[in-house]
Amino acid sequence: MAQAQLFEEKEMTAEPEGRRISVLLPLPLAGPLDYTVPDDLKDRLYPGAVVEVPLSGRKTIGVVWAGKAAGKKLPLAKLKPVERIIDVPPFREDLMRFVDWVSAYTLSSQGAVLRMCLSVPAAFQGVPVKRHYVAVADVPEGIRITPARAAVLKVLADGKPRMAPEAASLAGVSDSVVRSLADAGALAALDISVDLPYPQPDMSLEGPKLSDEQTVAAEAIREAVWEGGFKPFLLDGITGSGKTEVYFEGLAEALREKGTQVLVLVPEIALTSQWLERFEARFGVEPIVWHSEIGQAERRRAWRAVASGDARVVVGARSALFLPFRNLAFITVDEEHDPSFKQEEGVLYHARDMAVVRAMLAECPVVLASATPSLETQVNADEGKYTVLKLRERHGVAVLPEMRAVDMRAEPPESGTWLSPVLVREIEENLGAGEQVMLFLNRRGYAPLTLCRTCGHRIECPSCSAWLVEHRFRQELQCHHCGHMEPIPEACPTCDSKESLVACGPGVERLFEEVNHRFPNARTSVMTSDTVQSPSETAKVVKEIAGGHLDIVIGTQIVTKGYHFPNLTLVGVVDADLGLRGGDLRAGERTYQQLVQVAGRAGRAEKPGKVLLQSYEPEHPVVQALLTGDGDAFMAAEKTARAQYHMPPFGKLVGVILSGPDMAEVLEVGRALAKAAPVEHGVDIVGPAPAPMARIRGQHRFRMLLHAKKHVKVQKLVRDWVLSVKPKSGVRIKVDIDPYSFM
DNA sequence: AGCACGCCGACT
DNA sequence: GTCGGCGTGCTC
Repeated sequence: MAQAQLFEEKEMTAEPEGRRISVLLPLPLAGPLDYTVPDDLKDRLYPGAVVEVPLSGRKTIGVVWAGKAAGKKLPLAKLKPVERIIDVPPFREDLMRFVDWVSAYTLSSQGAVLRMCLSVPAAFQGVPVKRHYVAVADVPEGIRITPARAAVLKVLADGKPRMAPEAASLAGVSDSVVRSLADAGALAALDISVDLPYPQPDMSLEGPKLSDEQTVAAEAIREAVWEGGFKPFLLDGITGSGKTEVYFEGLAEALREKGTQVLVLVPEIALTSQWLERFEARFGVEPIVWHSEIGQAERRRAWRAVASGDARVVVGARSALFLPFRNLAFITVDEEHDPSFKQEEGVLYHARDMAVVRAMLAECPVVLASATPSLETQVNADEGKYTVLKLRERHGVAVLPEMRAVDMRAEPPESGTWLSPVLVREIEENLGAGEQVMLFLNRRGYAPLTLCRTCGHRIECPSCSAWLVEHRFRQELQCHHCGHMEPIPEACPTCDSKESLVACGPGVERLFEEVNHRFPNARTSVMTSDTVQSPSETAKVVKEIAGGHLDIVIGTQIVTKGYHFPNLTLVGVVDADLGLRGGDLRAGERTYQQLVQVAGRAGRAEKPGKVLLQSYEPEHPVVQALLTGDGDAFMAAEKTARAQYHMPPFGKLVGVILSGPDMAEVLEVGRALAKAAPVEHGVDIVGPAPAPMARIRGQHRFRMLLHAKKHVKVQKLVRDWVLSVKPKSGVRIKVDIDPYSFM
């Protein structure tokens, strides 16, 4: 209905001598381009249609866009005709409006946003097929039936088509046997589409028994889903309180209606095997998983199934927001506070915020779930924009862990070690009781700095202003900003002194060394993005821990993500102050959230947990908040401070990052921008200043920051401002609305 | 994003 | 004398 209306509006503006339509292409152009409508397509080219169009000699996929063409119209005679319509369901109006909305908000081109919707080239090509084999009724004469061949024929005798490797492994032979049989005509080859339908969730399954407060929350969500329409919730539940079960009930309610779809957004690496198992237990099927690592064929299958409506449940990282849902009925953003929801490359958007926008445009409820809601979300809740659902009890018998700070000034570790005597004693006791320990240190590698004792030289990355991090397991130095790697030198590169280089500071690998030295009998493992590189590897380690095959786990933030280890009763935070250094706007909030998540790993079953926070500043509000358990007071103080200085969400920030290979040129553009800065009440602009990471991948970087009162329309202001300076080749200007990283 | 057009080094 | 480096500029 809505699409028919759009179509008619378009008709009215159409020119008499022929028809012109706008097509948005997934390219960073200023706006849609115009094309003519060939006669044979004229009845099917309404807004939303996915089309192939010519573009400077090649062909490109685009989407017919509604709305008036921006800027000057090219004469009709100069336009090229649309080539063909792609055989996929048209974009829905809500998705097109979402693309326009994100584009206007982030100051990215519509095309750049559309690109995120069309990130699946394979989805628009012919149907990919895979070759399967079946036994034929009569094996032709003259074929030698060897034992291997007989085994294959026996396997395929049931008439079910199988691919060569599968048939071969069932028969216990090599797949060349299968292929030679097929070549000889003893097997029929079938090409079967890879676009298999997904198994549908089983709605007859019952959820687990919910506690009273879980029931209240689940009911509120169910009701909103049942009523339909946009309604945002904050599901604020302490770690272990069973948030997942609650929003699962929302999913279940939404799926009860025919043809509806639901989306669960999760942080980049949080798609744990444990989460997937819980999902499968509740819905009887695996969800459709969407993230950057999904392969071509599976991406195509998922994208098309989402577009057709066949995919009912999608769980994915932030990019899943741009999937072409046919009938989106419910969105959940799990761990909504997680910083990885902010996209820091290309189109700079915050997936949590955009999820709320998507829900608004799709007119469906959205649940933001977290044990430690972001300050932004809390303020929205305070202002009554979000309905708050609280879970204050830990599920089952588990109680919150006991928290203690270790004052590292009073009880320092021995020189060259990082575990204080108190923590060492606690680990000993814990191991003695046969329970598990987790040590958290958010630093990959062995040591963050390699220093020459003779001349003071620090080994730096050749193309970034950053120290190289020693990775002793792999025997190399690595830059964590550009990936540059080099061998660990034997002598100082500057003064050539031998055996003068020393590793400074701890990383998880160094901690591993210390733990092995102190507890040689404990089974210890390191879990970082270096040691577990795929979901299956992660699942393996998680199983090892959960199964009691490990005593001590040392990990970076990867271990903070929603795992449940019943026998883990001691968590040691090696450096609770680490995240507070550098002090950007959200350093305190982020550190608090992260440490609550880590602490939440302790004592999740019958045995009570204990958390030790090693800190050189235990009187810091973040540490105090963790000790007293009074996160509300801490966040209230943060809110007051932010409100006082008109910081987000009580004011607005826009980062402008200038980069290029020539520092002088970059700075010159920065000065021009500063000169052209708008003078307006309630708006301040600082910079250009060298970025904290002044050079990345050989690009010199300067930052400017616009700070505005809440009522200011920053998008228009910034667009006019940036467009007012003449662009210079070799200097890139990137605008970051609501920046989270200030590097 | 591609892909062409356009001015300066090592090759048939 | 050409082949080709990737810098800048356009694509309806």
